[in-house]
Amino acid sequence: MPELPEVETVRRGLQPAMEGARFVKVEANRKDLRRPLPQDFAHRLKGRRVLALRRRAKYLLAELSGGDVLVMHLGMSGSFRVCSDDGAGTPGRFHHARSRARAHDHVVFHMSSGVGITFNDPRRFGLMLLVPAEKLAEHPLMKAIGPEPLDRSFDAGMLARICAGKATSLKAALSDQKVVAGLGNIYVCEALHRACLSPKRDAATIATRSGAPNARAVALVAAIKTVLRDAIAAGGSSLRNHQLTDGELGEFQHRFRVYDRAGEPCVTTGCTGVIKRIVQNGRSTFFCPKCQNQ
DNA sequence: CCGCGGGCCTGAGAGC
DNA sequence: TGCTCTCAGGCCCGCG
Repeated sequence: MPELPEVETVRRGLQPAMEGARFVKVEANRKDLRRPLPQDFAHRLKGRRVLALRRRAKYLLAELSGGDVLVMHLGMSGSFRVCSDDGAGTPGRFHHARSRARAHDHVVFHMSSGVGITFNDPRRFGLMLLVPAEKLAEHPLMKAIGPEPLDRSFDAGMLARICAGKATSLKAALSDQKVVAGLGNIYVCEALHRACLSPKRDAATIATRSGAPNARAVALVAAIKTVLRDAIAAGGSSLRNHQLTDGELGEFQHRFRVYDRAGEPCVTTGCTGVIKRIVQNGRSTFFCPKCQNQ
């Protein structure tokens, strides 16, 4: 369950269970995720305290006592589930109190807060790694990531500057984590629709020749921020009944305006268009050819 | 720098 | 019922 709003929703679900708690026991059932789990993964986590649980782009970052950061990514199909263990965090009692294991439960954290946190990932595109805190910013996975779209500093000027001179479509540019962090196929489509911009438009055309933002850049940044905020407020999107950390479902999928709505009427007021699906860069793009004409 | 194709994996849904 | 096919919210690599 992958894009920024879903990862942020997961972060908020895990935060009360993880922050301030120690890893009492860690089960690494399956180590071959997108990359192999670090050597001695369970052993290296045991006894460490989670000082803070943050998010950067689609990565969850658990800052640990002892100076390392546990980096976690959900890939396409990863999810976390929080269950009460035995209420006391007593190692010997986990066996009796644990919730029933499911297929693809690859990693389980037993926390001193008395909860079990299970990472489930059928496709194994997710990853977990340990990075020294002082090396996190320069880590290859983090280094090139673009600005956080919900930061105040992310504005039309910044996006225009980044897109100026790019010889690619708006759809491809916004999907690129180096341009802006955390957007994926759904929210790129949704943001472009809200901004009335065609996904096929050249990315560079949201900037003037000098790299200054134009009205399209202003509309696009506003649409990105709005759709992400609304989605987070709704608990993210739950496709294929993907569950949140508490087993509940996010609600934002009911408010998609274009994603997976090919053939349906455009919901823009006064627009009589029909949502179309095309393929860009090997991925589905959903848009309204009629009102996304800017 | 860019697009493209392929790959990594499993599961759900459609169509026959 | 089962088979085959396509598609899926991410990301990475190599090629031209």
